[in-house]
Amino acid sequence: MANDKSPDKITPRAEDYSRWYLDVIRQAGLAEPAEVVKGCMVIKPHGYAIWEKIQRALDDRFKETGHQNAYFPLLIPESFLKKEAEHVEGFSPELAVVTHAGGQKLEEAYVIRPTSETIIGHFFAKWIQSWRDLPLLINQWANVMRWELRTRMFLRTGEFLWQEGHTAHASHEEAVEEVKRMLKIYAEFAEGHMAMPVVCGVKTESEKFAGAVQSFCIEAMMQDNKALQAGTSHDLGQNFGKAFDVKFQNKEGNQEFVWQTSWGVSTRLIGGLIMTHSDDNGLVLPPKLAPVHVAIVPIFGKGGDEAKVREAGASIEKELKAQGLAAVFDTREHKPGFKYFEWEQKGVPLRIEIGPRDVDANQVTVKDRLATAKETWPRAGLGERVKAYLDTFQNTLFERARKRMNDNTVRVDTWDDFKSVFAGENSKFVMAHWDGTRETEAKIKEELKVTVRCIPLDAPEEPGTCVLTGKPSSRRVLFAKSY
RNA sequence: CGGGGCGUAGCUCAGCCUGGUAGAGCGCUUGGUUCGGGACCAAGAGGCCGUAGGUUCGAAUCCUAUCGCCCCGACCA
Repeated sequence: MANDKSPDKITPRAEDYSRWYLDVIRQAGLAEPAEVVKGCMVIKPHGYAIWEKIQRALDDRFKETGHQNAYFPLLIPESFLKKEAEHVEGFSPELAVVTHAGGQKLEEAYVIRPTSETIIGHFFAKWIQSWRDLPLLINQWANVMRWELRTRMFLRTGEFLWQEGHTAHASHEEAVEEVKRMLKIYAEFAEGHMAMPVVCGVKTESEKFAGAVQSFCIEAMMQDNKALQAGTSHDLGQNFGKAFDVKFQNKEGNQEFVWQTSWGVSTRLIGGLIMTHSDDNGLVLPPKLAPVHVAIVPIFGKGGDEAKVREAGASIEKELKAQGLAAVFDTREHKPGFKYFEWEQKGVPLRIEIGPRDVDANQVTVKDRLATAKETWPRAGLGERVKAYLDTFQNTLFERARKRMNDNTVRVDTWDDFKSVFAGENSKFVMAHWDGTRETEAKIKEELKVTVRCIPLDAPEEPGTCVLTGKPSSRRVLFAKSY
């Protein structure tokens, strides 16, 4: 029995948003703190199953667009990081360094990769000689480590899983095209699979990747109206080409540095997924990423009823699986109510109850993860109906999230309005004018903890004046508090 | 790295002030009765009280050191 004191309750969002977030993760069995390893987490089977679905969907898109997977070492010579000035400056505070191995101090320390631009640059230099070797389109699925002072499960942990694409091109135009292509893939994945609407944009100088010429990103709005950077795609220009001497002979016979890109999404996406859809009852998952689509819960009833309920449940499971759906017939020794709570907390999109009364009436009782009331559906044609319903549900989640984002995106023109939107812990997506200087950005960040999340790609030209300084601006940018 | 908090059963915690040899709820095991929104009864298992010293006849409790974790700030996918 669960009373108010038991630790398996989910704190309501309105009461304490970060407690809620952690409670959802715990109750859904997604992950838990690694405890004995600072700032790290254990991704549990249900959480990892979601990651595998994310991997599968993205990997397919990467392959379709001509990329190949490869794997580079976890350990990177310390000197490599130092070859690109901005890169080392950006990453050195969060590096974990291996100084000893085999019982001896190493001649040169290794850093545990925080990202792989440098070591991949080293190998690209060996692999690329001619324009015929380009473009070189590589992706790596890997773990990386960034020693963060303050961690939150999935959103920021010492070690995390991701994919990092690394490509080399013969021209800047071609590289920029790649950067935008991959950003688009991220956006389509976020919206189409995660049902998480995003704003595509360009990072400002101070927010861009250390070592990039320009960083593109997708930004999503969480339920507390804070922004989450959900994916990035970088135009590296020739910065790493020059640092690692990655040259090719062009068609004119001249040596030229390659133009590189890198792009990545991480297990942070799971954090975004949680904070986009979940509610006070636990996780809510879009069908396209749900490891289990349908939980079938039997109600066994009086003695003689059990056999027919078992049979009916098994046949439903079989029919749903024939539709390509992940269905679980939950015959564990628990009360039905217990199972309802559990599957709800795990975010299963649809639940089907089957009891003696349903069997007798040739029907099932159905409840989707967001519904407040149950419905009765005929048993006949159930497989098709469920499959179609899940598509609708996927769409419902997306529309719901998009409405929330739109409703909380506002245009602001005065500094007073700007301050009131961000008063206290409040945030929104604020479209406002900015004079484009690092100083103004820093002042706003200092005063309100608000940053320019990005300059949206679809922001129209619109003359105006900076919300803080009153200096001229040519377009609005996206401001928000962020994770 | 600054400020705060906490280490006692699988989990959440009480006990510590005022030393006397280990507790609760949940969870777990077994048996039975149950099953349309977190079942009930009964019987059990489970802890050298973070670690190392010290004080004492005696330490979860007092002292010292140490390690770890969480929260709040400065940095970040």
